[in-house]
Formats: sequence, C-alpha cells, structure tokens
Amino acid sequence: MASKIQTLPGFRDFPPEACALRNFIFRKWRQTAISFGFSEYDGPVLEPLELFTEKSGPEIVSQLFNFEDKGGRAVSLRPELTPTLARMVGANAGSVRRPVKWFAIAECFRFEKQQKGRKRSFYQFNADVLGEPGPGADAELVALCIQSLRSFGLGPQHFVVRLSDRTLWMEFLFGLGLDEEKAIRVLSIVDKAERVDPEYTKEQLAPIFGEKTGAFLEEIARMKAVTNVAELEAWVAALGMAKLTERMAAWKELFAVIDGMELSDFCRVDLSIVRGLAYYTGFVFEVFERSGEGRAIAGGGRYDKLVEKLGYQPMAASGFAVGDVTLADLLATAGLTPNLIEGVDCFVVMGSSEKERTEGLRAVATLRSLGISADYAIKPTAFGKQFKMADTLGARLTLIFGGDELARGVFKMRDMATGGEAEGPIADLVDGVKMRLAHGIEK
RNA sequence: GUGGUAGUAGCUCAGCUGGUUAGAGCAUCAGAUUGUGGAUCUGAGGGUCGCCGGUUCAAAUCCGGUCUACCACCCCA
Repeated sequence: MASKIQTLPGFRDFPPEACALRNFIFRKWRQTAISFGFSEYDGPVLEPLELFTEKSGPEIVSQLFNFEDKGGRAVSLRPELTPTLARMVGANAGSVRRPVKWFAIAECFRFEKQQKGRKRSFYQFNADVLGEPGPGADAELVALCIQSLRSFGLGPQHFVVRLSDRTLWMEFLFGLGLDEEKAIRVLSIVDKAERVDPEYTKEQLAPIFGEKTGAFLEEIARMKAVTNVAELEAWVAALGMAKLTERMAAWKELFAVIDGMELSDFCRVDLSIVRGLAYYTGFVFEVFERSGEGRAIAGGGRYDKLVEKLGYQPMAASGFAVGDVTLADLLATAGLTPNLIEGVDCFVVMGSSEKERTEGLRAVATLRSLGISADYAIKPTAFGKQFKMADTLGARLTLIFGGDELARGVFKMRDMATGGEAEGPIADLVDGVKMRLAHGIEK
C-alpha cells in the first residue's frame, strides 16, 4: 500500500460529525450577526502579499502562507480578513451606506507551529463597523461579540470581556513626556509584564524612565487595579492630565450603551490589555475564558488609520474576530456541545416485491420533493434489517410499504420513539406523514 | 524558530526486565432474525506497533534520526 497521505500539519478533515459541529457554530454566528443588522460579505482567500505587509510590516511574512504564483506574483493566503475588508470598503467609500456593519465567516491561514487552539487553517467570525468614529460603534461590537457567545449557552461564568483603551494609554505616556516610539516600546513591555519576571520588566523600562522607573511601575499597578469606570475616573482624576479627563467622556458613552443593553455583567475595565499591534487606535477588548487557563477567545478594537494606510480616504473602523478552534474547545469544556445527530424524518421500509418497491420508492420521492427528508435501504433487505437501519439513522417515523398494507391501499406508520403505529391511505401519504411528524403516534 | 513529552486497530488502551503467529473493550460488518428497531449471543474484517536506519540469533520493546501530535517559549494581525 502506498504511504498514507495525511492532512498537512494544522489542517483538518471535517468528517460529518466535525462538519456538523462546524456548521452549527457558523449558523449561530450568522444568525446573531444578522440579528444585529450586520450584512455578510466575503473576499478572496488568496491576496497579493503587499496587502498584508502594508498593514503589519514585513516581519509578518514569516507567519504567512505566502508563495509566488505562476505569473511571478508574490501572493499569500489570508491570515485575517481585516485588510481585505478595509480595501473593499475603502474602494467603495463613496457609495457604501454608513455606518458599514459587515460580518464574515472566513477561513484564514497562518504558517506557524500549531498548539492547542492554534492551527494553520481556522475559521474566523469577523464583524466590523466602519465610518462611525464614536464609542457607540465599539459598544455595538462588544454587544455583538457577547451575544454571539451567549447564543451557544455561554454566560458570565464562562467568559469575561476585558476592555482597554489604546488612546488612554498613549495620552498617559505622552503626558509622562514620552514620544510615540518610546510609548509604543513601553506598551509592548507592559503587555508582557504579566508573564515575565518583574525584575526583567524593570530592566527593560530603566533606559526609558531612569530613576523614575519605580514610580512608573507603581502608577501602572494602580492603573491595572482599575476594574470599572468609576475607578477609572478616580484614577484619571488623581493623575490630573487634561487629555485623560477628556477621554473619560468616551468611556462613559461606551458604558452607557453596555449598561443599557444589560451587558455589564460580562464586561470589566482592564487596562492591562494592550494587544500587540500598533494599528489599534482606541478602545480594544479581549474576551477571556473565565475558568482554568483564561485563554483568549476573541479580540478586537478600533483601527481608525488602516483604511487610509491602504491608500483610501480615511475612514473610522472598529472590529473583532473569534476563532472556531478556541470556541469549540470552550464549548466542549463547558459541556455545551449539542447533540448534532440529525436524523431523517422518515425511513421507508418496503418489501422486496416489485409492487412494494414501486409504491415505496414513489413515497420516498414524493416526501423528498416536499422537503420532508426520507431515506430507505438502497438494496432490498430483510424487514428486520430495515428497521435497524431506520433506528440507526435516527428516523422519527418509519413508513411501512408491505404486501399486507398495499393489498388494502394503505401504508403503516411507526413512531420510532413511542413504538406507536397507525395506518393511512396511500392517497393521503403527505397529509398523514405531516400530521404524524407533528404530533407523533401514541402507543 | 527553540525546548519537553508522546505515537500499538476507526476510538480508548494493554503488551512485565527484548523471545513463537501483537491483544481487549467500544465501534463497524455478517449471522442467529424473509413483517417490526434499540438488547443478547456467535463470528468476521480491520495493524508492515508513525516512518527510516542501527544494535542483536531475535525489536512494538533498546539506540539514532525523522515525521506527527500535545505542552512550554517566540509570536499572536
């Protein structure tokens, strides 16, 4: 036998059970997004390499599935959807209805070593609001993100949305006299601070703050202790920086919507969330698993400069993404993976005589044409075996087309859950079946 | 890219310090069962023990490499 060819590392097969779970997740995402008035879009899986390097810099190439196509073009499978979206909206900036509320469910690819929750191919639920710079857009996205998780049965005991603000951070650091470059360096140090030795953090900060490093770290500790808007306001007031005080209006607006939608239980202010990339410009948020590892489930934020960076008219933008892999993990650990076995409505049992087969097959075809799912044994099989198949396939109703029944112009229906049986004239097949499917048959 | 752990049937695993023809449960298929499913019993199929090489009279077992998975770094758009 030839060597068995497996899936590439980080890629998955989706046999029916896995596919059913995937589609279940997609369905919830789609339903929720539509219920929020978002419109679905999609884009090419393969894009010019520059689209991604333009946004994130040449360093990301090491994590891209990129190659040269036969026309000599540098191309890459998409690692995310945001640049595609920005292009699409930017190119149609003059004519799209604003605010743009769009979502996508897209397969994305990243060439990196896989581990739990991280594959090389995964599906992302993306939602974005463009053309609306105010906090209302961010609030709408937070709300959608929360509702999309709730639609799976997840609640505040399972996850928490941690909200932060890149604007607040930058103004704070500017207020301390840093320039943009230094401020960004400090952010990346702070971002990692939770995971590394405090002494190391101190060493990293020393060249920037000198002897004030200790004082800075104390201030950071106070800042990170903030968990709600009232505390944030108190912290800002104590600092006495005018720009930060101004910024509080946006926070109040954000939480006015979150409170109004009764989502406060899901949200927490957490300024330790900085998120890696420099292109975030305002509110940012991450959703974390509440129990156990505290893995990140979703993340997003405002990226007002990206559309312009891609060469279009400036347009405010904010968005988030959720991956299918971590979500499926979370659902599994929370015991919220539903039973996805989808049984057929009817299984038609038929005798092996020509008349029985003919009548049975006609019934199958009729039911199917009306959208009632129906299955049968492809090759003539013993009755007992056919019932077994009906059971295995999860049929709700078994229809029996046998010699005894046909001689009287009827067929028999058996409710596979109750074991109850009833007969009906073949002429009224559809009505009989619909009625029994709706109400079952008493034993 | 770096390091750690693991890999035996579709799944979960057993296989003692190397020793005939590699096992079990579940699952699948068939029969008991040619007009009634879930249960039970009987049987079958399914493995080059991840792959390549080495040591040995002899390797699933020991050694080296490699691939893959998981975990921790790096990164996280």
